[in-house]
Amino acid sequence: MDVARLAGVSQKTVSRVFNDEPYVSADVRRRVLDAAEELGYRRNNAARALASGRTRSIGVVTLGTALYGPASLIMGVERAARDTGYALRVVNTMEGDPAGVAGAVESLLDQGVDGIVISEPIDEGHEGDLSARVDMPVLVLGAPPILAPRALAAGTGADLMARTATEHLLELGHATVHHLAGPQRWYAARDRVEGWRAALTAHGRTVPPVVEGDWSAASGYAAGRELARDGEVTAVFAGNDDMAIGLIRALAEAGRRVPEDVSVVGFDDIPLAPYVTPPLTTMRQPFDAVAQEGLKRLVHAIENPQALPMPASDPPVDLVIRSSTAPPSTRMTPGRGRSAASRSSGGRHSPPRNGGSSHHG
Amino acid sequence: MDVARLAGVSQKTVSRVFNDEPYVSADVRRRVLDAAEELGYRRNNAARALASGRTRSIGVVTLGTALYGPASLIMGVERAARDTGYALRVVNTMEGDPAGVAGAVESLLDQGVDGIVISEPIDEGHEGDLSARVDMPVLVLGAPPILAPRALAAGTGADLMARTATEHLLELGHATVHHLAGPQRWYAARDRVEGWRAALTAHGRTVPPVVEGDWSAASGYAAGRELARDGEVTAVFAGNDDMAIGLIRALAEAGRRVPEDVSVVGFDDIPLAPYVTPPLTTMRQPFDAVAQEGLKRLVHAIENPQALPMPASDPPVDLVIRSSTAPPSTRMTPGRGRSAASRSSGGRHSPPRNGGSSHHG
DNA sequence: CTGAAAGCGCTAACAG
DNA sequence: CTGTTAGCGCTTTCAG
Repeated sequence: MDVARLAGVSQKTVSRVFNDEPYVSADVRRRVLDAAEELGYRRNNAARALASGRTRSIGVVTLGTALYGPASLIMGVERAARDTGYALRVVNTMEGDPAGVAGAVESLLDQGVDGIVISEPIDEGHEGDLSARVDMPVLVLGAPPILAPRALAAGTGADLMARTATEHLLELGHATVHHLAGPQRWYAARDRVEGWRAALTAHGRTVPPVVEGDWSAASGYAAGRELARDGEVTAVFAGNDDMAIGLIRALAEAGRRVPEDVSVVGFDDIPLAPYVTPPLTTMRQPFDAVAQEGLKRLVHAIENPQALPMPASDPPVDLVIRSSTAPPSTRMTPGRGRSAASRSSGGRHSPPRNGGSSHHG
Repeated sequence: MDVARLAGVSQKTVSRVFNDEPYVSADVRRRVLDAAEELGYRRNNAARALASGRTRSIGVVTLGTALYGPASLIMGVERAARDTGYALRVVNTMEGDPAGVAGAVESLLDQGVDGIVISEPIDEGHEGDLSARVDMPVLVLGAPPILAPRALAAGTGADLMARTATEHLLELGHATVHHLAGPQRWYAARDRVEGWRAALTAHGRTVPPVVEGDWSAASGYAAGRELARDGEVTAVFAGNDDMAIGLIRALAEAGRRVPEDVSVVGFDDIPLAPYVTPPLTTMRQPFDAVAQEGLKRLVHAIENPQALPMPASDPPVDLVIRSSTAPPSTRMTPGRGRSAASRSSGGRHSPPRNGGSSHHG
């Protein structure tokens, strides 16, 4: 190692300096740093990984989609990774990909990583294939910690959010609430169905059949055409905001006004939600917080193989009330059938605020 | 190497088998593969990288945002990477990050990569800092190929698209077109301003002052409140769809109907564009094609250091006409002042189609 | 077609 | 506080 020679020390000392190990005199440290600077030295990660058996990197499996939810989660993971000192290796699997999540994980294992993040996996029916082969910590975002002995989960709790959304509609006075769900292969979609069903059951309401979309506004639009035909439908909880927006458009075209005739609650709180017509009432998802906490726990598990995993904290439940929900029947009747959360004080058609009032539960 | 022992061959032969090198008898190849299978052997990438000096990975610098455009581009890159055999190492830089793109690149250099992709960089004023230090191929997406001797660019051409959008409005009969631009630190935003200005100048129209937003619907909304006050404004070209949607909302609240009083063209063609009110006329961006072609050229540059870089092809210019644009003045007058592109045949308020008619130029 | 030998640049374990 | 000695698991080079 040339830096060592230039600084007149041993290779090991250089190593110590670069790893911030103790027991290096200030003087030697300076000399080493200067020499490195002069030579434009940069330490070789491959060699480090080879010698130490650790790559200091985390593999990320993403679904190849620009959907707001998954994309936000990934961005959150990338942001959070910067603070952990781990590099990210990203591989991507798509719906319908024959290799699926298992193939993606396999390729991360080939690349060499110290831990794995799987974001919003879908149920492919053969997750078990991997369980035995993955002995490193695995963080599953937005799904149960299937797979692998050292699995962690974060970003669950969609069921509770779905329940809150449904109850908001119930408290407004709707007899029951229909659900426009995401594709049932997604765990995230299933959780929402469960929460919705739980709310209805708990309040003794009839549980209408689930309508299934594919997260897209187009599928929401198609579902909206169906639902518009049924005069009984006065409240719909949609599995995400995009579907809610397509749904609202279809309802409007069918002559059913939102929220006067039908109330709609979305899920995610996309940045556009306050600006569509009408501004959308929706459940805000704490993507950043979920990613950050999840990564913290993953890194802990990587660095403390023996220790117990850190406990997950419950994510906040945040209902943002805007203008797509109202009591049933034509007229808006202030003060009746309202939830504990206060509505935004401006009129229904006042300029959208970024937030809308929210209800932390 | 245990596989070698089990198969009764030398280490080198195993290496040959796994690298698909010629000169291995079918028999030996079989034995090696079987032995590897039995031992669950998986080749160590760190060792490979160390010995060969190549990491077979590409570094990606992203802006930490879930904005549709940048997110789609990244997804496109990830998808394209799967076919190249290169792994992806992603680091993320945020607006306002003091280290900026330079810091992100630096960290990729530390990690060791064979090439770099920088997606939609913003002008930070000190890009030059890196030029000298980066001797590997760099692909810049959505910006000029600044930085580094071996830089490539892809996904440019926004100026031409902006020009087409502006001309669509001019051909509809509008006297001039206002522009709601993205933040001018983004090269992508600047290109659109240029194209817009070029179109106006070429047609001898007055060039109104640029209104600058930050890509968000909120900023579009704010700009819309301003523009609504000016009765001269009959056509606006927005730098992206989110701003266009915020803008339309503000106009509507100010009593200016879209498209009857004001026409609006967006940029990106987000999946929601057909479902907002009114369905948005917009320029579709070919994110996937750009990412794929860019990556192909980058890999070519990595693997053929001496060869000339592959030439970039021009991306298609694709105007999707929906219902947010119309001739000026109240009534819609079919057949007058129209562009060569045919309008979608259904009425203005017919169910949104996924596409809308488009105009390839 | 196959093998032996020599590192790649670092860290780990142990001496000083 | 600092140095020595061995590898980590591959690819490369040169001989068979």
